[in-house]
Amino acid sequence: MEKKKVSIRQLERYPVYLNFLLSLRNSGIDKVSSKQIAEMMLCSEEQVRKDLQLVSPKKASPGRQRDVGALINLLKNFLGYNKINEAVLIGVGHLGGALMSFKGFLDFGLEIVAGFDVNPALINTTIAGKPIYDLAELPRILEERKITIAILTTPKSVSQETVDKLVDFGIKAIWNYVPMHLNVPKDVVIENVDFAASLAILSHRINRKI
Amino acid sequence: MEKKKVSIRQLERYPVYLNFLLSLRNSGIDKVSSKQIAEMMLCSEEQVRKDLQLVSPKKASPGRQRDVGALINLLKNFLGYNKINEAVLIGVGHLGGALMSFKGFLDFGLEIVAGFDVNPALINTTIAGKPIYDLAELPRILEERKITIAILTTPKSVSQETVDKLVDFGIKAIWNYVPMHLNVPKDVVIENVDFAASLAILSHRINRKI
DNA sequence: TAGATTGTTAATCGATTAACAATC
DNA sequence: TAGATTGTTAATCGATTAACAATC
Repeated sequence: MEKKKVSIRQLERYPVYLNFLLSLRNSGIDKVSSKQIAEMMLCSEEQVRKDLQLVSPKKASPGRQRDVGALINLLKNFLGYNKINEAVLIGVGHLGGALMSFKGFLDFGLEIVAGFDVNPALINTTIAGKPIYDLAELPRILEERKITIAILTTPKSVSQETVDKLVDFGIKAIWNYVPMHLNVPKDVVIENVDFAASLAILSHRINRKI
Repeated sequence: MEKKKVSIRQLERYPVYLNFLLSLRNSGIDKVSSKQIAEMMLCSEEQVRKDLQLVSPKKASPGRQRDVGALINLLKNFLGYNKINEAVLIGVGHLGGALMSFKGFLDFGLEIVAGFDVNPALINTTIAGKPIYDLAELPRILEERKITIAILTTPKSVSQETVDKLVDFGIKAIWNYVPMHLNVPKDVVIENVDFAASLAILSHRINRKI
């Protein structure tokens, strides 16, 4: 009995469920119904149930609310938050520096182990205890630590050439914070953090166009 | 003849189209077919056409490619990038500071005019030429400048109480960078920038689960 | 004109919701 | 048991794709 594949829409909802469940646990609540979750999500109970069924190895008991702690564990496992992946960050500007200082990524299963830049003033300094290296040292460190994930926070003007280098050096996944379209080979995964899209939605909701 | 309403899915695609068109213009290309755009987006030509039709006041001519510059203008207008909205930023930590320094928001029709914090060391300093005020001064400045948009980059622990204050002070739209669920009244729009969701998608694509 | 590309209508596909039996 | 809540199947809804006529 194979599981149905999860869709991107669902995948986007899981972290929201998780946040809500964490806040429930913080308030000392340890049971929750799909109805309660649905109210928070502004969606139907059925959707909540389907989503949760997909990450649960065994069925929940009809009639009984689900256990908050158990759900939290299921979601964390499903989202891979329980095992840490190491990543490098390329481009230690304002945003890059902020991301390096952000401790929350560890909760999401991601650890930035080092930053890379070409600015001599930054090289061999640290941010939040993490070293910043010369970009030239990247291949060596990727090799040593077997890292295949890169966070991209470079200036637009050098982003494509940087991505090309990353691919050459064996990076297989890029989390891209640069607001532009970047080309990668088919076997490399690139996921864009799209501020512009989020802002576009906000603007439209302000203008009641949705 | 009224236009069909735009869906959130479509809305998310428009900034991607725009970026692609801008890069085409940069390369000196001034004509584009829906086929070319579809290839970049990894979607069908028909979808591109439908999307573009929705933002175009008059029909494109069959048989002739669309004009890149004209499309750029249409998209900018549609996304509201041509008129600037003023916003305040609440919580000048690492991320807040990075956002205040980010010049790109002007291209998206958003200008951060001031930051607010409770840390005395920050108050009355500036970041990227923008003043940082005591949070206590927020109502006065919102009133003076008729600002109704706030960017939230506070610590988790104080985020809900901060949001409650913002709502009291008349804020109507919140762009939330804090990774937690926040409650707002129905007449206030809140849009979450969801790093966790983006990261979840990346992880799953890495693991070939999608 | 012929080829390319468009917009429109119809068909398909997938996600969401509704209905309801099952169970604690 | 009765009420609440669940999972499952079927129906609905909306978005995407396919087919094709229209036009430059």
